[in-house]
Amino acid sequence: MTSEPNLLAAIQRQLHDLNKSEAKVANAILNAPEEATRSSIAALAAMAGVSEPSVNRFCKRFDATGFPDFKLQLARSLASGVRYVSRAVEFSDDIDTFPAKLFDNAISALMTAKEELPLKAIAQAVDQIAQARRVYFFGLGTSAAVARDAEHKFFRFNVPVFTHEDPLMQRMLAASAGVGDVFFFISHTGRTKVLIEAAEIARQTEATIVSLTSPGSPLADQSHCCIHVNVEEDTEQYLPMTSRLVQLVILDVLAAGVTLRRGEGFTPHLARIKDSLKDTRFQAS
Amino acid sequence: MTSEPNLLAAIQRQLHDLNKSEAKVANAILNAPEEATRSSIAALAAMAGVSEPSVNRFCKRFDATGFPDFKLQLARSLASGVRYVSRAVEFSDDIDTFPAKLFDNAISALMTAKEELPLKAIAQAVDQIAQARRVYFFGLGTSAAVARDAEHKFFRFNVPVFTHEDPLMQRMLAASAGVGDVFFFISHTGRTKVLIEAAEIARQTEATIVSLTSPGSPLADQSHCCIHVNVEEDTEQYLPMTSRLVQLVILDVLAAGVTLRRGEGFTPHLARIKDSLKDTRFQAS
DNA sequence: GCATTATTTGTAATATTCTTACACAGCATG
DNA sequence: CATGCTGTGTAAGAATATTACAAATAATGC
Repeated sequence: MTSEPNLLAAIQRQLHDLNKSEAKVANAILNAPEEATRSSIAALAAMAGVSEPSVNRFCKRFDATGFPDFKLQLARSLASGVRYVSRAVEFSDDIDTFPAKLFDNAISALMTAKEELPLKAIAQAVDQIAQARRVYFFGLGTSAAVARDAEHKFFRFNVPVFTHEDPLMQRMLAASAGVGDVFFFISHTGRTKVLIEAAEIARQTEATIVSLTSPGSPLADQSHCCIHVNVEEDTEQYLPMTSRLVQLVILDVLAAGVTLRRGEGFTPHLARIKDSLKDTRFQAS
Repeated sequence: MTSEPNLLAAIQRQLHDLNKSEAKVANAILNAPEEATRSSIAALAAMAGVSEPSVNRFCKRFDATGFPDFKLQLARSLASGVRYVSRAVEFSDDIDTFPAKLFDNAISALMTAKEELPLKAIAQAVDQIAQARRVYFFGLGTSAAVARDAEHKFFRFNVPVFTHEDPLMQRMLAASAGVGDVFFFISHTGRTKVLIEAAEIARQTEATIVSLTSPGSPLADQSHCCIHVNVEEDTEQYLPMTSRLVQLVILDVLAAGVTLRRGEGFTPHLARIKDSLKDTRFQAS
């Protein structure tokens, strides 16, 4: 099942390669796609001014097993095409439109990332982190906040975790690394000089370099294990937004991976940490 | 046509109000939603172990005119991204299942948050931030990373932004606040004592308190303007994951709101900031 | 330009799929 | 224990889609 992501566009594209009655069907569908999904083959045939088998043949031409299957694909396409597409915010937007757009962008980025998850690299990274003597999370700018988040997440696994936003600290820590140390670099572009330099320094030691960055970047080149994230960003007007969300979820995935690795016996340990926070909060009523 | 945006969630929600055979159908669909859209009523009935009319009755219960209509709605719902139901990670999960689950949870949380965005509070918060003399972003734990991210985002608007993770600093800054200062508190639970205390201190000054937290919490009570986020979390085993994603996107929304408020003339200013980073990066090949 | 062949299209029969009417079974209530 | 209710399946019927075939149209070769 090919499941054309945008069926209407495909119909539009092939419009000139169709015979007369098939073209009639195509036009009828293009004119009222929503209605087409609700009609029976007879209704659509009438609407297009052709016979029912013509409609059926038309459907088969578009890789459907028949009319019902075609309707399904069309409905899918209509639903997915409109809703969570990435749309840039314009100055003409107002409070009713731009928040939804930003959420759509975030959602669509996560959906895309989910489809092309580099599972092998993730599994490798989980291995490295689970076995590590120490794990350093390094990022700069927006990615520094992601690194900080990772620290909060990972320190629960009895593994000493360190984060530093200061490039000089990053260099010095990288220089003094040894076997069992994992350096986890986070960068959307993978082109930040000082970060790459820190990676190069760490590379000369026995430490393992893991990175969460875009494929083919200089940072990726320096890594033993690179988790590729490839998120398109409208960085012209705004800061990286969606990429850091994807980074965060991937770090969640790594954390969950480590937890699963530790096995069920580890749950009490997590519960203890959770309990330690109890007295810092007002109880719910 | 009501066209439930998330049919699977609706099914899950009503699961306990169904009779035996309808519940069987519901489970069959929840287990293999994609397959359900491709099956005939007979196939689905067999899969669920019930008779065809039972499937039909099930469909009608969910506001469909019949089985084909139901399949269409289901297909629409799946395509529109709604196959992202929140599912807990289990110890029996492996690398092929749990990463997808976590992404689904994240996506589903964002979709839910999008539906119930408190637009009025958001607009108010944008107003406050745009006019502020100073903005302080305070959070603790996981929310500290969110606050840090907010700092990176907002400092671009010629507004002095401050973040501090140290509760003592937070208290002192709160105490010395004045007119035009905005204190922006971030907390998933809204129950963290030291944060609420800082809010109480700030409350006694002329400053404005904005918060991003769960409705009805002590922190919300202390705020002039509270942006409610209501995300269900599986905090038993894991840390707040999805809530901070929602927080981040809402902060993106606020940032975008401020940018839009500043108007088109502000774009060059953003471009200048962006350019300042140019030399810190290796150019793309 | 005509005959032949290939292609397109519609008609009608058939097969599939869905829906409805009805009867039986299970369960609670008086 | 009878009565009525709800839930469920059987079987007949209606709607819908598909196929086979024949007619019409267009295309090609002579």
